[in-house]
Amino acid sequence: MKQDVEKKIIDAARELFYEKGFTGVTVRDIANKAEVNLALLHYYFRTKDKIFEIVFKEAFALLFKKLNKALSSDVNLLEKIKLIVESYITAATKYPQLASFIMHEMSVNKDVVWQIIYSQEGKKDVNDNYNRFFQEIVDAGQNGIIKNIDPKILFIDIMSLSLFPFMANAFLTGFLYSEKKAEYNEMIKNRINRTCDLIINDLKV
Amino acid sequence: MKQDVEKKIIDAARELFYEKGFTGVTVRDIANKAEVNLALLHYYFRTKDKIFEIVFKEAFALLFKKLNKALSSDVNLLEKIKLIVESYITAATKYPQLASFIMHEMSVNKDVVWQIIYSQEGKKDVNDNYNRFFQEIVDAGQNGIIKNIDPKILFIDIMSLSLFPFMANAFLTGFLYSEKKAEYNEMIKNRINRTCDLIINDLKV
DNA sequence: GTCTATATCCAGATAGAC
DNA sequence: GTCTATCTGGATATAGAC
Repeated sequence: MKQDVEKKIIDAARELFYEKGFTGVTVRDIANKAEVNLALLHYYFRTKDKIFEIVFKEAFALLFKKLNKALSSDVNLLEKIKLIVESYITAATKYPQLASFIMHEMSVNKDVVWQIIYSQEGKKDVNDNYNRFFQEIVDAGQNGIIKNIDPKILFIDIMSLSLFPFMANAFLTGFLYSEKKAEYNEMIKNRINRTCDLIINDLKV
Repeated sequence: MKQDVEKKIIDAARELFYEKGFTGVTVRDIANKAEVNLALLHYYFRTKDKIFEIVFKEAFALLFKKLNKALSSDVNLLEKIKLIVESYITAATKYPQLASFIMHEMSVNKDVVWQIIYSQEGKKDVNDNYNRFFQEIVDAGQNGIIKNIDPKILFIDIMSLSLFPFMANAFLTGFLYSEKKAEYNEMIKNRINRTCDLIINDLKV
């Protein structure tokens, strides 16, 4: 089936791009991994850039779609923070190289990547959700529900604690957890709780 | 001077490799940026791999040499934690793409990079320093000086909060701080204090 | 040491038979 | 749609004159 071949190609491309980045992968690599003829790959997607665009768009959505839902959900502030942490870490657990891929391509491939991001709709909604969440934090601070804190700092702390352990996978499994992959996995499994504890403990007045 | 040309080449290579990664850079790029003839570059360093090896070794030392000094310094535990945070963040402030570069190459270029790392001496010393620090944390926990905590988790939290804001530079300046570069720099300037607060506050019994 | 010229290989992409 | 064969450009690397 046509759908079948297209899927095989994108699946292979996703895996390779996540692992090695755009410049680290050749279309021949993709064709081989997908077990598809090289010319056929070009027949379906025309250029390497097109394939990358599809993979990157999808990756971006994977990491931020659930986040957006968490941001706009109708629960109290601390619950919302938990949802945000959860959205990052479940996405990263499912696709361990997702965060590195996005961050790396965003800084290496700036022009291409921003064009892709801008071509996405719903950007305004996302911003609205961010701003509402940030306002909630400021309000909660002024009402003495949590301590006063710059919402952007809080957001960076959350992202840092959630995503870094995945982005540093090679480093951590090479040093801290060398020969101890199971212990690394255990750490990852507990990462949602650990992150929430740290963040929420810090917010106490 | 000979030294001069070598330095020009390595300086150019460092800048380009940090920015685009090994596969994103050509030797022509390096030669152009260094304003050196392409053949001359090969005369001095023979291969692209050799140049990369020099740059990566240096990068690794930049990020972890000061850390090692912090780990082995003779101050109390909380002071030591501050030194560690400081060592990461000052290194990253000086070379904003250092952490991304190392993490990315470690996961993309595993074989090459690990060979480079293993070829470094002093690996045993580093491990000893880690282990001593970890033991200190366990002891302090049992003595009720800080709360009981898995030292590896603590270490990951420290690295996460210290290095992620740099690794996500493109993302953060694109979204949270778009059109607000000064505010991003301000956040970075306060990052040592913020990280220490979060970490040390969490360690209270 | 420094250059020009070039060998060799591999990348992305397409032509054209089936 | 799928394949083989091939074009074209760009990459790493070297030969050899100066």
